[in-house]
Amino acid sequence: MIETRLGDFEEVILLLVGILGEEAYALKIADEFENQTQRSVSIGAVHSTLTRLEGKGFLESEMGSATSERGGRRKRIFTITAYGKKVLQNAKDFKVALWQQFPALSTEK
Amino acid sequence: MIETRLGDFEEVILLLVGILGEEAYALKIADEFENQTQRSVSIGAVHSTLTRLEGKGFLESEMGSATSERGGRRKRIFTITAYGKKVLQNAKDFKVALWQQFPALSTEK
DNA sequence: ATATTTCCTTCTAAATTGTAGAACATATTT
DNA sequence: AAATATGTTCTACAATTTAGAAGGAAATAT
Repeated sequence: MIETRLGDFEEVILLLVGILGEEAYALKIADEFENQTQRSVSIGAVHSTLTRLEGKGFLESEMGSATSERGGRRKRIFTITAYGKKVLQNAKDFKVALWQQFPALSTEK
Repeated sequence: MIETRLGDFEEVILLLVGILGEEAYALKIADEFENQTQRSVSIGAVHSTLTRLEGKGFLESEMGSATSERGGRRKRIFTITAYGKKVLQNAKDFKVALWQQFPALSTEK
């Protein structure tokens, strides 16, 4: 049984890591967040959240090798763990179940 | 456009108010939370969240009249506002959109 | 009648999450 | 070498989440 809590922002970041796949590193994630949300995030917010998610075992990370793009620093690439997926699935199932009980919400978009 | 943030726990509580209708008061909400989640909540957690949600305009409340049940104190009954519904709908649409982009999550339960 | 029990809210305090941005590192272009 | 671009790490503070003690009032028991 899954016990660990998953914050609101944490969930979105975790999901974005899943969505971005190979390209899941902090700056990119922040970009993607702004694209999808129309809301701005600070890079610090994303980094600290990624670190926390890794601490909880939902994510793993490793430094990528330097690319030949303009900027230099190596990226830290994040990957979602099996446990992380399980937590996401759980959060989803729970939400869906609740929504079904509240008819005021339009069933599908 | 909806700007106000909605925390994870806040969203669940808001939803439960919607689901419970006339019966939406703190203690009952806490019960329902435990039923649906298999997780325990403190009553304080629920109360402070309800207060915050009301402050944000997602909920309204009024004291109910005393019933003839054993316990005495009057209940504070909460109702979800139109704005609150809109926020829930938004949160839902956003989540659904993200999930669709991450195929690892099973589409439907 | 008064004490006890039950149902409920208000208050106080602390841990965890969420948020911002400065400081730092390193590669490419000029 | 200096400037510029891409990234991470570190430091701090605000907001949310969480727990539980302290009150309050009606119904039942004594």
